[in-house]
Amino acid sequence: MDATRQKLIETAGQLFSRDGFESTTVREICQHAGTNVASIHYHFGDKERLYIEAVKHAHCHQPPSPQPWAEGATPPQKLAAIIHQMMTVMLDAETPSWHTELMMRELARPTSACEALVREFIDPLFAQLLCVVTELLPPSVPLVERQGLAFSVVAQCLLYRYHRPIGRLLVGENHFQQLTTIEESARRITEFSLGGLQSVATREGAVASKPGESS
Amino acid sequence: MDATRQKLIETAGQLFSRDGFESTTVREICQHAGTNVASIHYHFGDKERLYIEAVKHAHCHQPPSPQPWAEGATPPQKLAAIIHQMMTVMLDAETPSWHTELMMRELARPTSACEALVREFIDPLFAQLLCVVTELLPPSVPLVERQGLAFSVVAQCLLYRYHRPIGRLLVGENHFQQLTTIEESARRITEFSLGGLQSVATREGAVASKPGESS
Amino acid sequence: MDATRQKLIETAGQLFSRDGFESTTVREICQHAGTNVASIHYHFGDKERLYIEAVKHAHCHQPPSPQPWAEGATPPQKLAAIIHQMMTVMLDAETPSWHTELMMRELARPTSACEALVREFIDPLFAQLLCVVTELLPPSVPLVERQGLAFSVVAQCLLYRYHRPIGRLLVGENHFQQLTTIEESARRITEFSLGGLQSVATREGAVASKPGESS
Amino acid sequence: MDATRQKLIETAGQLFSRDGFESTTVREICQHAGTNVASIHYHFGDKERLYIEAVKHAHCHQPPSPQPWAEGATPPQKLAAIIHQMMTVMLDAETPSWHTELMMRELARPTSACEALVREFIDPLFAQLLCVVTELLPPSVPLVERQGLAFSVVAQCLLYRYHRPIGRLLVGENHFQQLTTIEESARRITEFSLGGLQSVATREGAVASKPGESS
DNA sequence: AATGAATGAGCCTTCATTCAT
DNA sequence: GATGAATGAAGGCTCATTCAT
Repeated sequence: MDATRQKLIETAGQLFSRDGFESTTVREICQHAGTNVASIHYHFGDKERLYIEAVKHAHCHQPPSPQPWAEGATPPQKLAAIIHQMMTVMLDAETPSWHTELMMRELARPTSACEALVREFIDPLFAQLLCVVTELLPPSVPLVERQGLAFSVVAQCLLYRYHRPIGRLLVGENHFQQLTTIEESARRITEFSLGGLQSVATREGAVASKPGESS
Repeated sequence: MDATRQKLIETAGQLFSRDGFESTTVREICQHAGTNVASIHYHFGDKERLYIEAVKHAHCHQPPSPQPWAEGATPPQKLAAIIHQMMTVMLDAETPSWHTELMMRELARPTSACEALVREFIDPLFAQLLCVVTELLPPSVPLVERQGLAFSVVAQCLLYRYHRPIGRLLVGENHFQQLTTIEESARRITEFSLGGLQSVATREGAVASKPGESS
Repeated sequence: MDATRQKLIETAGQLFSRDGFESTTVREICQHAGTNVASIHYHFGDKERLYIEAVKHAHCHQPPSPQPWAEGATPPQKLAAIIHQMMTVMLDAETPSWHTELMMRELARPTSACEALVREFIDPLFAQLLCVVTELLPPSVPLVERQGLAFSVVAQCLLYRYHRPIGRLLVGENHFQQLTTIEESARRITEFSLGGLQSVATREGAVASKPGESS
Repeated sequence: MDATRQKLIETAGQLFSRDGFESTTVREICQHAGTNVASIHYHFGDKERLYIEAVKHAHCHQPPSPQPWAEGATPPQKLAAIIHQMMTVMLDAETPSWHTELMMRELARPTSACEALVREFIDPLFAQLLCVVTELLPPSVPLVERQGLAFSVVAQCLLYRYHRPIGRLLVGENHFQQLTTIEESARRITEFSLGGLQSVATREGAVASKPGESS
């Protein structure tokens, strides 16, 4: 049946994200899913095929959704919106976190699923970000430099998802909690990034669009 | 003997970083190291203990060494020095890449080795960075905010090591090569970060030490 | 299936009784039983659980069955009946001797299986014996003394099963054969025990029920 | 050196008696003895040879010593003396109990050491007992019957050493403690046995030596 | 006489997978 | 379509033993 198949994918995704591919046993999955040991091989052929289905399912349910912003928004407002959305994804506790967990594992050791993941999920967001960064800089700034600066923005967001253990250990549980509220972190990263971009813009050409003025 | 022990750690580190903890078998390690299966348990007790030693060894060869800067260096110069050193560590092609691979795995799914890693390797660097950030900001900025801003600096560096697959896919192999030269990336990150910090300093209190002037 | 399970228990019992728990390997058991190495862990969880099942099986086939005696039997007749049954169990050549071997090993170094053994198999018989001993003694004899005397009766029976090597060496194979016929040994032990109990009864109180008279 | 050898035998004996041959590791022995892992193989060749030495040592230090009784002692007094000595051996907590433990293991699964054990240690005691039993019975009682009755006496003593777990479970820790004092148990067994023997003597021939009168 | 590192066989157990029902 | 018993390969680990010092 299809219900069994879905249940299996759902359960497998959670367990794979929690324990990794090797440490998750098919018995454990079937037990949690309330199915028979043989059901996985019946529906998917083998464990690896089930894993792939789970990964696919994970980023199906976490749509890229490039933020549509209000008409007439200034570039800094756009940047703030993008960063806010990123931090929402990174920190939102509502998100069944195993989706991101599973994707992170994929990124840590990329398989064939990784590229598809980037193309479908990350590329659109990055393209949007690159647009806004471009708007905030004089045209004289070369593409590769703009990409590097966009990385600087993205990097700050990723840290809060992908380097949690370090962060927690460095500043203590208490401070880390304060740093990882969506609003606060989005505000801080936005301010920092706008400052950084303005600095580049100022150096590059004083005649440029003066992005900092509107912040 | 000590030679066997070292050989084992070296070999294990490479295999663990390549295949992960679970997928690496002790038989494989011993075979590559030219030792007996029992040698691991003789020298380390069990597979996990060997893993921990391998992780320790990985960041032993990548020494923390908080950068001693020239007397009378200005805060921006200090920041530039720190970032330059971080990027050297992150991008240095000399470093057998399995060291970082292993550490990344550790951070992705922290075991008991993770805390030791942070304490011994990352903490000193972060403390130094926090000092410089503090010098660049008015005293009114609270500690937790300063920590968050230090994270923003660190995050930019980490991206180039820990999210290479994404970066490569996003901007293409060619551009990614250009972005990952030590000098260029250090310069860009430094400029971006100083701008970001100055922006915060300016907002916080115009009377403050005007860190940006000396950049 | 159940056939595999039974085959495994049967085979394991024989090998455990022959070589002991430690010296018997699961491979050996499975090989003799014609099953796969993993079957033991599928059916029993681990080697120890199989051992316990084998011990239980051993005394299952040697049923406790407290002897129901004829209505109106005198206490001495009851004692004779109990001893006769005990000796039948101890000496019956039909009993595949590994059952007792296994139980003896269990008693020599009790594991978790020992208590269950005593509770299910030995307790009922001992309770019955204690009843009869009580009937043969004046009421003034305290419980603990009666228990000690019941031990004296049981002990004589156990020797013929559990100390065979000594017995054989002490009196020679020929004499030992003569001593270990069911009828002869039961008669001798009964007579000896009745005499012993009467002796205690007489000392305790001449007015008592004079159990010896009916022998 | 000889001191190491002795220390090894002593330590091995205790551990073998506690855990059995298979479950005792040479590492454990050497650790407890404060010697090197290789010392066993240096001094004894292998683990089994050490075991044999330990068994030899065990019954060397527990001499048979047939009790020399006072001149003019009556047969019942002699029987009481023998039983008392047996129970002393069986129950004496002073005896480093591993000697008997080790011997019991030998008896449970006789090796070549078992016969020597019986010959040197048990035979003399049994011969002495048989003598006394003979004195307590009319001459008409055949040898094999007298041997059987001697077994009945010995059996009662053995139970308290060799079937402790059963005893403890059957009557409870508290009662079992009371039953296993040397004086009490020796008295009870003696009384019971004299009664039993007298009963046989009486049946056999009323004219016989009336052994019970002197008790 | 004694050490401790090294050996290789073998242990129990677990795994993903298949097969008969 | 679904079950659960059965499979065999491999896993980590422990052992008694040996070897070079």
